[in-house]
Amino acid sequence: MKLSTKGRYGLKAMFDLSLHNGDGPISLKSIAERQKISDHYLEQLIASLRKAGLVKSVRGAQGGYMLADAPSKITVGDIIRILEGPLGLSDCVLEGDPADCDNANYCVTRVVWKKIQTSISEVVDSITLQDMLDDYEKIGNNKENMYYI
Amino acid sequence: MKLSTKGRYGLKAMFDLSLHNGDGPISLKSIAERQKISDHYLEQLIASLRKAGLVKSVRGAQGGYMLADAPSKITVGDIIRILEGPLGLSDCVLEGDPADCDNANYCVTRVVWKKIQTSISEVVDSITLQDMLDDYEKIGNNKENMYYI
DNA sequence: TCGAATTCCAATCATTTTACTTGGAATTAA
DNA sequence: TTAATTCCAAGTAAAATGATTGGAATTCGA
Repeated sequence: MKLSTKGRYGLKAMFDLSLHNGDGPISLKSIAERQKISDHYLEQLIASLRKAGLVKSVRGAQGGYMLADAPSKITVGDIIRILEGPLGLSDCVLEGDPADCDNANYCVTRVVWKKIQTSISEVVDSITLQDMLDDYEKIGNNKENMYYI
Repeated sequence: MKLSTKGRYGLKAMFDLSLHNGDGPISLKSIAERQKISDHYLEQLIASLRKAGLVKSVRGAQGGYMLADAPSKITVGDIIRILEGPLGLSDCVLEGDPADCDNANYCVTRVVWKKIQTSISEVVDSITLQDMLDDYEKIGNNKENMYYI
């Protein structure tokens, strides 16, 4: 029941962008280096985030990526859903387009998956990148003296 | 972020055993038929559950499996942890034996995974097989007229 | 104007995991 | 004694994962 690297790397990358929010475009290469991720792999992840409208890109030299919105407007749920697909531990409770099941109305295991899914959604939708920035400072980091992520 | 069939089939099988609790040993074949699971595959899952002490077995003809404890004593969390391994969306927050990470103390993405994990644990540890039996009746099923699971 | 830095795009690939299947030995009720 | 069952160990095809490879398009700065 683990998240793939997509979700994990993706959140790290988005948090990295949050830390540099307002500094102009941040190159993918620098993110990949700080986060110790293969840059070509991260490229694929950030392409999804861009197509979904969570980040903006600037092409060419000195180009890079920026958050498309304020850190307070982007939730962990937004990011995970783009990279991992709709939440739900079972196809029959997938957000948006749950798989058909003959006896969904009478299925009690489905009730369980639904409860778990609701709980996960509530958590991820309640955490914004701004919350993470706040936590980051509480933990004892700061922008000038980054322990990194 | 989906559960594998292990967890999903396993919970169905355990709920099936709950429905037949007190009826003596239930053959794996009959469980597999009702739940539409490959019986040889289910055998592997139930072997794990048996080794973990969640079910008891009776060998030989008319043998089968039974819950090792009352439905009110077995939680969804017990079952999922056996079949899917320790809970945790990232290795660095795995229950029991989290993977080492240099900067775990300063890692704010880790804080996020931890919150999600705590939330999932609370849900799965709060639901017993007895709760599922109760839900099952509320939904409109009963033992004599089973719509099945 | 040119070249370096960058994003963008498409394909390929090795490894691991998943979801089984196969085959048979051991046990026991009838 | 035989049929029904649990128990055990391997093998396997398909999918997913986590990349790598190669190169085209764009743009800043010298």
